[in-house]
Amino acid sequence: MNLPPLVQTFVLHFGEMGSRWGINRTVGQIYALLYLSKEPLNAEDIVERLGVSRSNVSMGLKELQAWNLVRLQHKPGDRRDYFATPDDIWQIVRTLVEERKKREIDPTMTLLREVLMQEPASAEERHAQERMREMHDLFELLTGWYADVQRLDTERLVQLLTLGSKVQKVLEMKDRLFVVPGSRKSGRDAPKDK
Amino acid sequence: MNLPPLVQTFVLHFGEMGSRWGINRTVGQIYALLYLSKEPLNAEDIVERLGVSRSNVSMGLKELQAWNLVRLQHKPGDRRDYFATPDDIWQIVRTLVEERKKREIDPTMTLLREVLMQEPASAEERHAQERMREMHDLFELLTGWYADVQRLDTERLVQLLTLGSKVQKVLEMKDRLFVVPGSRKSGRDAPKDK
DNA sequence: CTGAAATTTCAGAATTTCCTGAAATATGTG
DNA sequence: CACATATTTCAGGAAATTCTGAAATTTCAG
Repeated sequence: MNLPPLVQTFVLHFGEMGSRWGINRTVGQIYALLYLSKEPLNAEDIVERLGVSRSNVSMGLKELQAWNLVRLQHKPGDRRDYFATPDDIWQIVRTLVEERKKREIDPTMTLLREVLMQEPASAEERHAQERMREMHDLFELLTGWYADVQRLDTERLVQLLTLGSKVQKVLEMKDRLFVVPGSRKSGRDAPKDK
Repeated sequence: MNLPPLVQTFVLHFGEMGSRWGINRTVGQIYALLYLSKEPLNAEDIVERLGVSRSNVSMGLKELQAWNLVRLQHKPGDRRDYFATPDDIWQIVRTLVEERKKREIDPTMTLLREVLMQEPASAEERHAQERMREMHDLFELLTGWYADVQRLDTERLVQLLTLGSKVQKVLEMKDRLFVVPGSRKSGRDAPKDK
């Protein structure tokens, strides 16, 4: 591995972190390297710096492209592919969350819906279904929140995050000012029944 | 594997999902099984239902305990350990997030702080440090938000999530009502300089 | 204290995942 | 089209992880 010490520390760490996230070490390292790099890198650059095989880099880059996590660029008079991460780190986060949702949450929701349609054949199954219903509803709440928040531009998102639970205070104030007894609570529209 | 079909579907799915999360298949299956089970189960119950070895179950349960994801119970006149998940699914989510933060985010923040203390030896390292600073600040924002939100009781948390980005509307309203030109924006206190 | 039941440990087998080098394929230039 | 360069594919070896059975340890009732 042929990197400035400071960069190497970070790259090694993200290689290890990758493992915990079900992403392999090399892919984590490639991404860390691209993230820190000022200039886009071509595959051969990555080979030299990480000291892994050309084919390994090729597979890693393919995986990162499948995740929409890298931009591909070209330099005039050079037909090699150059890779870079988005300049905006928030864009990276958005993509990561989006892709993980697509691969993990969505299929799980599909499965939960299917299983919840079935007729329980025993008390045991009935209880299991109740538990799955709880999980389904929780995921629905979280993905609904996510869909909402995801649409905000970054500036407003940061505002919201900075505020944290202080939002609560604002809501209480609003309630005290505007809610008349017996009125409905405000909130996102309830999801339509299927 | 000896389970009602409905339960088996779910257990198998979470076994696979486990792999994607750096958790091994058996651990995922054990947790799914406990989550759906009305009664706490002992190790032998789990062996019978999942059809894996006793020692594998023992290791899996140990791992789940290390994650604080299972409660251990005893029945009178029976010295075997019985395991269950929390009844409240929100408690499960809170624990999961807390533990992942502890294992993944916290060490990463430590590393970032260390690396950011060092003197860059080149333009390349200087740029790398800037990128690490961006990541550091982003994680700080997210963990700050998380620390805030985590303290809310579940009812208020659900309120907040249900509201989604509509919060934004409330904030705008608040600003229109109360902010006088030149006043500071409200928000969480800025982190102290170290 | 003894012995039976429950649990844990752990070495090595089984499985899965990762990585490489060689070959195949693709791309674009002259 | 031919050639050089770039990239991808893929079989099989390397490495890591998961899982098991046997042995060791712990626990507790009598």
